[in-house]
Amino acid sequence: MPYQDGTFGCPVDVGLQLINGKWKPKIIYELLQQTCRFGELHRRIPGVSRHVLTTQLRELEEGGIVQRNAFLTVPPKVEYSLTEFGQRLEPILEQIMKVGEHYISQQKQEAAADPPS
Amino acid sequence: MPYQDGTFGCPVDVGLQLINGKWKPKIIYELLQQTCRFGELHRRIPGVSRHVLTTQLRELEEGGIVQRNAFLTVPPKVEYSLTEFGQRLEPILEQIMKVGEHYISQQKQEAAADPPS
DNA sequence: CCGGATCCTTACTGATACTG
DNA sequence: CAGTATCAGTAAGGATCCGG
Repeated sequence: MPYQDGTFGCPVDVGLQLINGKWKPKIIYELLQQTCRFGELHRRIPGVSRHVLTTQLRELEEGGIVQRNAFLTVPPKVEYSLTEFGQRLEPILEQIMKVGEHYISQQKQEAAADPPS
Repeated sequence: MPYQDGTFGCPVDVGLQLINGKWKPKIIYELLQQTCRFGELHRRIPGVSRHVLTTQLRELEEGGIVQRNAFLTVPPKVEYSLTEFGQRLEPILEQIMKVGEHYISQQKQEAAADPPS
């Protein structure tokens, strides 16, 4: 994430890099709720393919956000959880949720003011 | 953003929809600092093409986050700013920045503990 | 069950040229 | 100045098949 000279860019850019990815915030959100196995995570995030889910998890792992715990059993079992650093991302998701809530209540008001024909 | 039946999904999903886009959070961040003309915004966000910047701005406009103000002058002048709702996204960016800061300080510590040869 | 390998389709960039 | 149009090249995501 640092430049070649070892310096860093604007903190916002660094933070954005970490969660930059179509499904990453959603993944983080689900892992904040609970540690998840791969298949469970896949079910909880409708629309994502297994392949992409894998690659995004790998990238989150590289960023030190997600921890991968593989049990060498048959059948295999892999648990994903957040690192200590990953748990620090909770406020981001919390704020996103608040905005979502506000957007919803806003839309409901407009719907009430302009009732369907 | 609502389903056909008028209901909404999980607030986090709704919030993510609004800022889902490679450059949208960065655009919002820049507009939080100041109202910007198109060219200025383009300069402040290195890496984005004019075409994509335009489309992302249009989408943010549809989401009620960004306001477009065109002056019918010669030469033309277009100012982009955040709506009242858009300004409510500030806490999201604030938290992203905090995470970025923490990540940077973390990396610096590791660099100090493991000095370059 | 987890996920790598492959192929394919979009999305995005960069450059350039053109319009109001 | 603020876009739109086009083209070529790259990157990101999706679909499918295969293997431990």
